Amino acid sequence: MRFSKLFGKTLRETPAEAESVSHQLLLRSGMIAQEAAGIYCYLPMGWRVLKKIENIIREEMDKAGGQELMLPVLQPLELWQQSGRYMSFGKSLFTLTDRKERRLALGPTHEEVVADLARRYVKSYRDLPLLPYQIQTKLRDEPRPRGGLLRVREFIMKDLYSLDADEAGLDESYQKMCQAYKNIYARLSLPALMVEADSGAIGGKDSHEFMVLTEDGEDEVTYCSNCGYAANAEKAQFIKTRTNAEFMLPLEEIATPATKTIEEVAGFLGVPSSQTLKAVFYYADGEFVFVVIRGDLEVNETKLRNKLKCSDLRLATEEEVGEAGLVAGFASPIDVKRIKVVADDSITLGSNFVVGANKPGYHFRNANFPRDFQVDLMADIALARSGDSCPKCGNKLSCTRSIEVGHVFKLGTFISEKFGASFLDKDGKSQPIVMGSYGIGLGRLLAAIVEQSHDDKGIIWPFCIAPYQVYLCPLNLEKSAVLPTAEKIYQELQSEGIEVLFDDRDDSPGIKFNDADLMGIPLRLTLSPRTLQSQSVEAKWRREKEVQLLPLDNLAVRVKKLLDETASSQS
RNA sequence: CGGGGCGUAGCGCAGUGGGUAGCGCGCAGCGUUCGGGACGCUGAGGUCGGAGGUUCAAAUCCUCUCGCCCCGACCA
Repeated sequence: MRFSKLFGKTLRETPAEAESVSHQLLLRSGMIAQEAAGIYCYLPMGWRVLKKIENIIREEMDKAGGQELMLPVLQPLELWQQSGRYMSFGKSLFTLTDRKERRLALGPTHEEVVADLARRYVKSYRDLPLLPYQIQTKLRDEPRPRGGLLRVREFIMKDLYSLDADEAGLDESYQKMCQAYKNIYARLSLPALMVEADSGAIGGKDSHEFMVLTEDGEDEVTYCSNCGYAANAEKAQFIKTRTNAEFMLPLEEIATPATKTIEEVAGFLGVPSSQTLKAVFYYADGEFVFVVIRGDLEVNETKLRNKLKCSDLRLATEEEVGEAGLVAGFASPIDVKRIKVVADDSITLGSNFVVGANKPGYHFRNANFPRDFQVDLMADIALARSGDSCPKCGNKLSCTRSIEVGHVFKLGTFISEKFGASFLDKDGKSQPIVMGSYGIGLGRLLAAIVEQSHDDKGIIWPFCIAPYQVYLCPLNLEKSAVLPTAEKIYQELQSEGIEVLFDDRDDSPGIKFNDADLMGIPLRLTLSPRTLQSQSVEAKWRREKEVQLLPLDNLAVRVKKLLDETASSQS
C-alpha cells in the first residue's frame, strides 16, 4: 500500500474527545473514526488489524472443535420474551417494528437464536456435543458508551455456544474454551488473567472473565499475589476478621450528638469502627430494604442484588429513608417493622455493637444479634478491599482496574428449558440441552492491546496483528536514485509476500518517522542518499532502539528471513 | 438517569461593554529544503450544533432543543 493513497490520515494533535490512551492512539493513527457515541468506523488500517485478530480467534475456535456459522442480527422479539430475557435485558435491547407491525430485536447476543436452532436440529444425545460460533456485529443500547472502543453500542463479537448432554459435557466444553482463550491471548502477547466472575441474576453456576490489568479499565479485579486467587471485585470473597468475642452486655441507650457517620460515632465513643453496625438503605425492584453490615466494611451491591434476586437496585434517598420511619444517621435494625432487613454475616463476628437508636442524637451500645434484633436474610454481601485477607490462603488481597477481554459461562439449562430444547438420552428419556456461552469482543480486545502495548510515540503492534509488517521509508525522494530504488524494493518485498506500507510521500524525515512510530508497524526500512552510498537500507524494529544496515543485494529475501524469525519467536 | 464539562474551518484553539469571524497545524499551488513533525510566498476552506426570541444589529444576551466527552448509576 502506498501511503499517499491510504484512506485516512494520521492526526498530529489528539482529538479532544479522546481520554483513554487506546482511544487517542487509534484515532491519531487513522485506525478508527467515530460516527456517533459508541459507534465507530474501522478505517483500512484498523480493519486490517481487526481481521488479523479475527483470524487468530477463528483458528483457535476451529482447533477447539468450534463450527462457524452466521446468525441474524434481526431477531423476533418473541424469542426474547420466551427466554425471559426481554425483561432482564431491559433498555439495553434495541427493538424495532417492521412494516407488518412485527416486533424485532437487534441481537445483543445470540443464545436465543442458538437455542431455537438447537430445539429444531438436536434430537438425540448422539447429536451432542456441538460448539457453534459466530463472529459478527452485535448491538446493545449501552447507558454510557465510553473509552473509544472499550465500551460501544455496536461491536463485533466472537460468541461460541456449547450444547452438551449433561453437566460433565459442559465442564469439558468449558475447559476446552478456557484453554482456547488462553491460546488466543498468548498469541496476541496479551497478559490476560482468568478471574472468577459474577454470572448475574440469571446466570448459571460458573463464570470466568479474562482480564487485562490496566488503569484505563472499567472493571475491578481483586487478586492475591501469593496464591493466585483472582476475582472480579463484584464477586470477590475475603476472610472477615472476628472482633473480640465479649460477654454480651445489656443494651444501653446513649446520647451521641452530631455523630452521623460511622467514624464520628466510633470516635465519639472511643471504639473501633468494627465495633459498630452500619445501616444502608436500598430500593430493590421498588421494595425498601434495610441493610446492616459491620461498620468497618462496605456493601457489595452486586452480591446484594444476587442475594435479593432483584434486577433494579439503587440507594434510597434521605427522604425515602425518612418516609420509611427511619432516622438517617441514627437508623436502627432494632424494632424495625414491615421493612425487609438484610444483614452481612459480619454482624455475627463480634459482639456488643454500637448501633443507631432511631432517634436523632442517640445510639445503642451493646447490641447483639440475634438477642436484640432479627433479620430477614443473612448472607455475605461485603465488598472485598485492598488489604483484606485472601479467602484461599489468608494473605493480603490487592485491587486493580482492568479491561474485560473475554467472558465465559456455564448457562446450564435455563434457556433450553424455556425453549423446550431437549433431546433423548441413552435411556430414551427427554433431557434439556446444557448450554454454555463464551464471548470475546474484538474491538475491545484490539483496544486492550493498544492500552497494553504502546509508548509515547504511538502504538507497538504485536507482530502477528500489525496492519503491515514493513514500513518502507525513503527519505529525500528527489535526490539520486532514492525513489526508483524504493519503488524497486517495494515491488520486491511484495513479491516475497511481505505486507508493506510504502511511504511515498514527499515529506520531511521527521514526519515519516513519527507516522511510522504512531502506526506501530514492526519493521521500518529507511533508505536515503546516505544509505544508498553504501548500497544498503537501514532496518529498525519498532520496539527496539538500535538500527542495522542491510545490503540492497537480495534485500527482499533478507527481510523475509528477519520477519520469519520474529514471527516464530513471538508465537 | 444524577453530577460536571464542551459544541466557532479537517484537527487543536482564540474571540461577551452586541457592530457581517481569527490564530496554529493540516490542505492546494510555486520555490528553497531534507535522518525525528523545515521555510518563504500565494490560496481554498466557516449555516459560529439547531430552533425560537430580544435588538436597527447576535458567535456574543434570553428560552428551548440536539450532539459529544468525563464521573457515578447501569451493563451476561
